[in-house]
Amino acid sequence: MGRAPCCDKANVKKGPWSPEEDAKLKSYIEQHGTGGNWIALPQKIGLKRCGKSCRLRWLNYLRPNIKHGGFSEEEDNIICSLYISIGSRWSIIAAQLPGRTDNDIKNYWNTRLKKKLLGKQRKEQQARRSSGLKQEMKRGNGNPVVPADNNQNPYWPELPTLAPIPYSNHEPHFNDHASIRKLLIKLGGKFSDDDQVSHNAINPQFLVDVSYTQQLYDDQSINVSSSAPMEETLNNSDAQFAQTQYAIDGAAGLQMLQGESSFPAGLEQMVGGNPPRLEGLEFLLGDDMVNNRIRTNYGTESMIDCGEMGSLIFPPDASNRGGIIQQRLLQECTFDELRYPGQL
DNA sequence: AAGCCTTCCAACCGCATACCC
DNA sequence: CGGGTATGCGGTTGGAAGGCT
Repeated sequence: MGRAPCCDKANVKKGPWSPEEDAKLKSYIEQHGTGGNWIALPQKIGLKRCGKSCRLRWLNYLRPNIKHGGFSEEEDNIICSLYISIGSRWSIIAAQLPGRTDNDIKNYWNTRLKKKLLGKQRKEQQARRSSGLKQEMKRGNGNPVVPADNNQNPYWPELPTLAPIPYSNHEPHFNDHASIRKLLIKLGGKFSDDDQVSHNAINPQFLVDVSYTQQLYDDQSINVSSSAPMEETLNNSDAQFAQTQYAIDGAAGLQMLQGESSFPAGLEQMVGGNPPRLEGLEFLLGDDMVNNRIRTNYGTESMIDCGEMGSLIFPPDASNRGGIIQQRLLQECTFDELRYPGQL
């Protein structure tokens, strides 16, 4: 037995919305709200549309303060960063970009941003082939994927300087990479910046507890931050969820740190068994990473070298490095706050 | 000028989850 | 607690618009 249809398909109009339909829907919702029932709404206002269609039209087009097109460089960076971290969770990504809809961001990623980065990758690959690769091979380094100068920051890609955006105080700020990192932390990662004492060599390590991350995905109401200090929170989360811990190292490379068990489902999903996590990222990660450079602790490789990806997402720029970690520690918010900014 | 191709985006579809009774 | 229904989300599609030959 199949699922009951959400509406009478025969009496429902499909396709583009007319200005009259838009006006009807908009004026009704502005006056009465949705009434908490999208299914009944089109009947109330005499629209021959599916409730789902009305909802989508309102959310993606008619809702006030919607921005269309004109994505800034900074929004690009945010989208890329979050995509690398959490994948195609467009609604969460959209929640960090005021005025943007998930549909808009999804379209933008699929049609432009992906290609933009692909072009960038090709340029870098060409440049590397012509210079860096030769040098690496001469030195007898069997792994020329990471550029030699990348040891400046082996655990996290260099961060670009981001121009400040005039967001209001009521909106979450993701106008710098400290904030982005914070979001990544909230989504299940953590930084261990042992050499923070050196102002010239902030060297954060992004550790992802895969099982914890998965838990977040499974239970999005989880409050990661609470009122406890971040380290304590993270330690608690370690105790609670961690069976195995991985480090996103270099430019988001993935490295198993500890763990005795077999290849966990979480990592499998992240690195290979879960196509949505890496599918479509070949252009960022390189086929090497996606296909070849994965080993488990029982003989196969678990380190994924993502140096290339990092240099794509975060082009080298050493100017905004100080204070990043401190900023991160000062900022706290919950997963739900990230997802529903200003609504909690 | 016409036909073909590519790009872009609005809208649809189906699944998963939340919610209600 | 379980079943039915509504909602939200992400993947996919279809067609309009613009570019190219």
